[in-house]
Amino acid sequence: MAKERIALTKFETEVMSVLWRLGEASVREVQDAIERAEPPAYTTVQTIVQRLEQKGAVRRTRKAGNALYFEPAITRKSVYRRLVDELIDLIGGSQPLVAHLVETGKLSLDDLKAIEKAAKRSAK
Amino acid sequence: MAKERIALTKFETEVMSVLWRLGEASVREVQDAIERAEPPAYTTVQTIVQRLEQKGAVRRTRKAGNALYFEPAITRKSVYRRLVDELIDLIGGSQPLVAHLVETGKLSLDDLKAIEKAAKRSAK
DNA sequence: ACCGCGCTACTACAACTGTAGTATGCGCGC
DNA sequence: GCGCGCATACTACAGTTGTAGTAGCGCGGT
Repeated sequence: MAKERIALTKFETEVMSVLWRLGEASVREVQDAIERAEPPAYTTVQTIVQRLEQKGAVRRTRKAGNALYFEPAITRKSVYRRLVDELIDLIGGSQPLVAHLVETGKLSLDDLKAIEKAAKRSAK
Repeated sequence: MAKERIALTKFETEVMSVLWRLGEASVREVQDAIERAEPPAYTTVQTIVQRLEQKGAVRRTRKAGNALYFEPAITRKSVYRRLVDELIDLIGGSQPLVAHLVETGKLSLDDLKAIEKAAKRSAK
């Protein structure tokens, strides 16, 4: 399987989000950056980062003192594509998904218009 | 936790989709209705249905011969809300989600307009 | 009443996911 | 050079999720 199709767990995706935002980070920095009411233990985050490395989703960049630094080896877009595709499969289409967003107030008419404008610009 | 907030696994959601579509079904009917290249065993589906019953997501309606019949005890909308909420949390907002749909061609401008119209109608 | 078929209840397991400890080693400061 | 602190590598476990078998029961047909 190509790297772009890597399946990530929820926690792995959370860790990737931190790395996409910071560009590169150590395990300790990832742990500190995770926004949770109760942060996971250092070794919990370390296990997840190592699994991501084994999956080819991150790679080591450098060492500072004893700490290893990691950076993403896959793109946010590729991970999001897979997540969204799976949700669409489960829900039965993208229209039901967006209609649901509008119905529940998670997406306003103004949001829709903004996206429409952006889409038109890209199509040109 | 109220029933409306029940967390379902992927396979459980698949089974619920069948029940929402059929209204009510036996384990065998659910198994037959699951569209997979390789259908799961009867006892696999039975386990999932029993777990859904334990979660309060389905309930028994009647018996025909030896077969028990089940119907949904939660709404499609409530399950979808949870799934979408979780994805939005992971992705960081609904705008990135919809923009992603448009970028990847899963949602066209026409689709957007149709949803906009429907949203306007509901707002009146 | 009996038999066969199909269903349920019960049981168990493998892989996954998140959890987190401990021993050891490395790097930094004194 | 040594000691301390922090990091890594390694290890292990609990609960979840999907998988699916078997014994026994009940229903329907003869």
